[in-house]
Amino acid sequence: MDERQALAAFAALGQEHRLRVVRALVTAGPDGLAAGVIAETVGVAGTNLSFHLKELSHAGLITSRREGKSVIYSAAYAGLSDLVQFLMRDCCQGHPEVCNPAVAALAACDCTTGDTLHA
Amino acid sequence: MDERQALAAFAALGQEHRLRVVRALVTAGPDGLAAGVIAETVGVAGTNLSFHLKELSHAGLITSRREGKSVIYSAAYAGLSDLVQFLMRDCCQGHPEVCNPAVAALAACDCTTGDTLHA
DNA sequence: CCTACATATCAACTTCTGTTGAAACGTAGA
DNA sequence: TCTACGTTTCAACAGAAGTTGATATGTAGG
Repeated sequence: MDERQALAAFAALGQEHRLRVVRALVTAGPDGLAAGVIAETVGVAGTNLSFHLKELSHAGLITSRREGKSVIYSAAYAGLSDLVQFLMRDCCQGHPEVCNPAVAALAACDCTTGDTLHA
Repeated sequence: MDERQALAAFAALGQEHRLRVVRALVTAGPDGLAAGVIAETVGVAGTNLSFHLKELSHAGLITSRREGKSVIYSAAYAGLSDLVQFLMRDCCQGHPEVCNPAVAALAACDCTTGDTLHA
């Protein structure tokens, strides 16, 4: 991920409605959510939501697929990971003390063991 | 870190000049950089830089201290870590497959060992 | 105290971003 | 094919964000 992409991703996440969309989609998991459901969840008019979804999609943070009449959106896990990696890369330029709290955060997350409470 | 703070941080990072400021400060390390030096590095007029520095400071991503005539800015490592933790928290809501690439990214970074090539 | 230097504040302007309503597109069922 | 439904596109508007130049604040040295 280059600066241009990271910039787009950060800008996308720096907007209330879009951040909520991403959180909703990440929570929803790989199955994703229909545009209408997202609109209801986030509390945004359909017309407006479409604008934000396009922006998030362009930033590589979400993906979409059509299913019948509905369009299903889901989180682009790879894009999110790339963004984290971009932050990590910045943080590690000679200063491990920055990364250590992040490591601790990951350690506290069950993901590191692959044995989550939720799965 | 709550949504409001994360929003401010993401919005701050979603701006070309501010992202460069943060990268420059993280690279510079705890010693930080004088405002004038940052202006020269990033290529922004002093007046304008002051605006961006205030925004970054308000977002909790940088801190400042006065040293003689100069004001020295440095990266707020805690703030950056909190942001990573916020992303991690979102990613881990029942879906470890999102976090795993991030874990891999950290593993590739020398920070995890505390024995960096740079230190 | 006066000057020079570094940075911050202010007001004005410009540009971009987000929102809205109307209309178009694509899909499924009668 | 006609209608209903879900979603997207378009044009217009309102408001926010970034830039700029002039001015003010604070600090060090003569």
